[in-house]
Amino acid sequence: MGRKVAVEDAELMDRLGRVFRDVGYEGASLTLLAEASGLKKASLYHRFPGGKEQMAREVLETAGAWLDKHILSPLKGGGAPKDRIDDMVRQLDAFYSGGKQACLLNMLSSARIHDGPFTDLIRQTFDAWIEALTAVLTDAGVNRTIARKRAERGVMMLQGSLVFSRGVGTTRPFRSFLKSLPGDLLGTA
Amino acid sequence: MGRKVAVEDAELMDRLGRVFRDVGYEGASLTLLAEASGLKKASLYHRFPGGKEQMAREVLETAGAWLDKHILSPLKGGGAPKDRIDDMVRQLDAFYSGGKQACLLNMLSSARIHDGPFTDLIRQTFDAWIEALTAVLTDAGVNRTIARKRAERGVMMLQGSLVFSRGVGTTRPFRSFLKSLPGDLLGTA
DNA sequence: GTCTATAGGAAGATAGAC
DNA sequence: GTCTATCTTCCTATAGAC
Repeated sequence: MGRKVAVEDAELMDRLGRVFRDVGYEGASLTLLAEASGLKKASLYHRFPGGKEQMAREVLETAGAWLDKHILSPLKGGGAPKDRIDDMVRQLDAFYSGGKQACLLNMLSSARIHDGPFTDLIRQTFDAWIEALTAVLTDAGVNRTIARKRAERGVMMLQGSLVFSRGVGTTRPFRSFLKSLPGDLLGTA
Repeated sequence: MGRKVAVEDAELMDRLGRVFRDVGYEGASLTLLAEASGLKKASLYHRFPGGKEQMAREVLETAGAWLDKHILSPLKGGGAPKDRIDDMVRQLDAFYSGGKQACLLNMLSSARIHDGPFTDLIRQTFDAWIEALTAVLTDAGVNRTIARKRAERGVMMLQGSLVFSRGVGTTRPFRSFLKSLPGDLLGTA
């Protein structure tokens, strides 16, 4: 087992992820990442030989895995569609810290990497999210075409509410969005 | 009158703005800004003694003025509410190049400036936008509380559709959003 | 007003001791 | 695995000629 580890992998990813979410890829300096992680630069390079780019990629992959486990899988799993959606809303609230944390998919999609290695990962994550939401809505009896439209709108509203919340300096828009999301998706608004 | 000017102010702001929209504040290096503007670094400093921060601020102010002139004023002006909204949609399509250009309000809101000088400007721009949209909807006979909710949703969807479009690498979400915006706002969807 | 040249510092990344 | 010290490159910004 790995001994002499100052920070566990999960905790490390979480701390690095916070930096990337706060200031984006270009804004996340090694100094900032080192401070946030509690490790020195050289130690970060020991864990991520590929440097900042690898850190961002692994953070993105970790977030994708989290999304899959805590959001997408529960959406596909059993139970009433309404309950599954309510569960997603609770998880989203926690994941984005009630609207205080921006979304990695937004903050990393402008990374000026030579033909971005993140591009594919970001697109796949969006696609998977849309697909899972579409599935739960068809389970609820919604026509597939309509379901997909509502799923896309939901994901866009999530992104927009986070951008808007950050822009106006309050989490109200995000919280308000989360509240209306189940109704918007199921068409019971 | 100003002679010997290599690039006119309006054109200069446009070119600098494109860089900030593409790669954000931290990603916009002076080298990149110089290449895009057609001026050398030193020339940029002659026009913007405050450096990159001043460039971003003036670009943001210029965009705010454009928004006010081409979007907000027409919204307030005469004519049927539906026509005013349709007009806004056309202007938005042009301003964001059909979804290919990101929004400054999103790309600059994470600028790691000492307690951001952009923060206030961004919030004010969002507020003015919401207010103008709310006004045109009340003109259309919509209850003010409902109008404000729809205005906020519209602005959030705009931001979200741009983020999503960039993420999935196609402008379809943005164009689709623009198409449905008038109906969503007026409640005739 | 624009340029070439360069200063000064912060950035990403590495070497080698412990 | 983590650290201090260092290297190189890029960045922001300035000096001074034209």
